[in-house]
Amino acid sequence: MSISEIAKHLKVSKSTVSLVINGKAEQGRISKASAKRILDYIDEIGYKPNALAKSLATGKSRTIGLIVENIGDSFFGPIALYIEEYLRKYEYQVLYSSTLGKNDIASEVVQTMMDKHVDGIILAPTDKQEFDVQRIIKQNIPLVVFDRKIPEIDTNYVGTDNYQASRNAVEYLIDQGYKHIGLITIPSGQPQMLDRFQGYSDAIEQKKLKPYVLRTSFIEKDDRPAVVIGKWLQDNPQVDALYFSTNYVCVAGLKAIKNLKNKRSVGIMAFDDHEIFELVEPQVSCVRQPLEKIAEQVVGMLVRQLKDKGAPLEEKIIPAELIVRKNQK
Amino acid sequence: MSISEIAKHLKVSKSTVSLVINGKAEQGRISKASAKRILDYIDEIGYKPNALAKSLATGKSRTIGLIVENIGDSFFGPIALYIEEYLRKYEYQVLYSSTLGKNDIASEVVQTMMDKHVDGIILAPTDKQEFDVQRIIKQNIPLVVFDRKIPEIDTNYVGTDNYQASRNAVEYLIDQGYKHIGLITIPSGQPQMLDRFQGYSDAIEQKKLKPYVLRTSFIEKDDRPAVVIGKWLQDNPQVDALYFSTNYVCVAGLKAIKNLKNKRSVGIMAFDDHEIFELVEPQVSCVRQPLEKIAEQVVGMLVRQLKDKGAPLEEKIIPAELIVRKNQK
DNA sequence: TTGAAAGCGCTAACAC
DNA sequence: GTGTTAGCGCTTTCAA
Repeated sequence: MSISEIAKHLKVSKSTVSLVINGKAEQGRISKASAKRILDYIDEIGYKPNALAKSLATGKSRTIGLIVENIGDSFFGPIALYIEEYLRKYEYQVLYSSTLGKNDIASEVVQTMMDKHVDGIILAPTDKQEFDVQRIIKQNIPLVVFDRKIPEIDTNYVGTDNYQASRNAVEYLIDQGYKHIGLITIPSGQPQMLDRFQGYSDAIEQKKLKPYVLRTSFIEKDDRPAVVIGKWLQDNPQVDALYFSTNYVCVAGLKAIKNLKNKRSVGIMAFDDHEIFELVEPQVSCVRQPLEKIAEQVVGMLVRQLKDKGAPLEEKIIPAELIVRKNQK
Repeated sequence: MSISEIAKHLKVSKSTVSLVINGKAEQGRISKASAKRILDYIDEIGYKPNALAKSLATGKSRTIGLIVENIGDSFFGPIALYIEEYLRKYEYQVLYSSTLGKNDIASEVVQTMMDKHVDGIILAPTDKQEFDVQRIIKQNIPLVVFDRKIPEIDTNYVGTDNYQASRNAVEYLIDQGYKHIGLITIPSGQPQMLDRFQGYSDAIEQKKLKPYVLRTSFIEKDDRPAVVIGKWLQDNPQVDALYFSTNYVCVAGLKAIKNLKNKRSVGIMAFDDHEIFELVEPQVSCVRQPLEKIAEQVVGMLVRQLKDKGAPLEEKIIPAELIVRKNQK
């Protein structure tokens, strides 16, 4: 059932119906009588406008593209939930995609979203997404980048101060008396990972400690990282504390520790929290990024851009908390 | 840049351009020469068709609506990821929504998706979504329901045999010698929860054991369930094993056990797996639903309906595995 | 081998 | 107060 059929049935014009439907009866100076007839009829037949046609006509789709690395993980999943909730308040829906860190998927996804004319894009970019971002910007589509900043390109951005949070975390371990603190991370050029690494390095260096670093590539659903970490731990028996650059690496690390032949006690700290961390023994301290607050800022920023495409770019660094749990010396 | 502008520029008609773009040059009997000119020009200016306009014209949006309870949780998050991956193979994108179990949100979401003319819907329904489902069916939109079946309505369905899996799990505990097995669950009328409950009851009854049941409502980000469970455990000191009707309730239970003043050893079993379960002490055994397989079946079923709307309804019950971990007697 | 034209369902400027 | 009309960008039938 379409607007023309309604018009025909009621013997009025399409525009009259359209105005009434969109609550513009007043300003379109439609008589109360007509308005009521139309509303009643709409109600009776349960008419719902075709959002596609509306979007085509108005150029607005009330859909936001959300692109993350992995919607199934414990960082992006909850973030996605919060983002959706905040966007719902503004009557936007979410078209989502997980890139799994792959650039080809990421590019394709950005393109498809642009083809579908999303009104805005929220992006946690992969390593090399400069080109896609340029395209989004060129099309003048409101964009908010979060979690990872894109070097060399100015965009709206919401993130954490990875360097400082990381440095604080490591300094905390040092203050607790740990002398041989290992960093376990992934081989990634992502800026936030580099910052976390740098925070570790600087903290260690300043106290004239020796750095111990393991980089192990991480493929989901694979036990290899745990094995690699286990071996590395055996090879480095002096290491007395571990700092993991992200939570899922830490989970692998916990498995490794659990399977260790020669049990030993190490301090553990991770970047990003995880449900698990307060339930394992020893508990895991961590740097926690406030997920809901991140989502709130992201949506707020996007909505501002949506309202006014000329709005100045914003950047919001949200402080991370150090969550100390009782696994320390 | 639109198809008409291209046509004008190349002095051909819109239809010629359209045919070429859609790879129908052959069947539209466009000369190789024209086809090449068009393709070259398209390439040169980087033309991308407006998917919205295309959808309006064809009635297909290449978008699937995915409606779950909570995309941030450890069941639906990974499922969503897999569903997206499988759908990508068929060039569908995903419009998602979390209902948080609320019927009003769920209904609204279904409506919005229908307004946007999604080509199909994948739904993990809330308690009372009969009406929405009727609407979807009436519109003849391909639908696959998963995780929870809707009583009284025939639909495509993918799920687990909750009753049998649950019964097996409890019988396993009994075989291990546990005599006082408590069920901790949520007060929910969802069919899958009722089935799990029934599986427990029947197993217990058949062995003439005494049932111990705690129902505690579960609101995310709230420690109350853990407190309630803790208290219940103290009040029921004879309970020597616990069966949790779902994984997040079990996580709350683990917290409760951890905080117990009088430490005691209980066997633990949960419905649904969780990363955490092999890392805590004692480890948690569980009934595991194979997430990837579920996603695969869901998408397969949907694609079949998409291809042929007259295809007969299907129902696929995927067996769950009993994962035994070393926490048992 | 190609073009013209109608149509998908809606909006919005303008005319009456 | 209300209707006409011209789009939005694409597909598809039919005629040439």
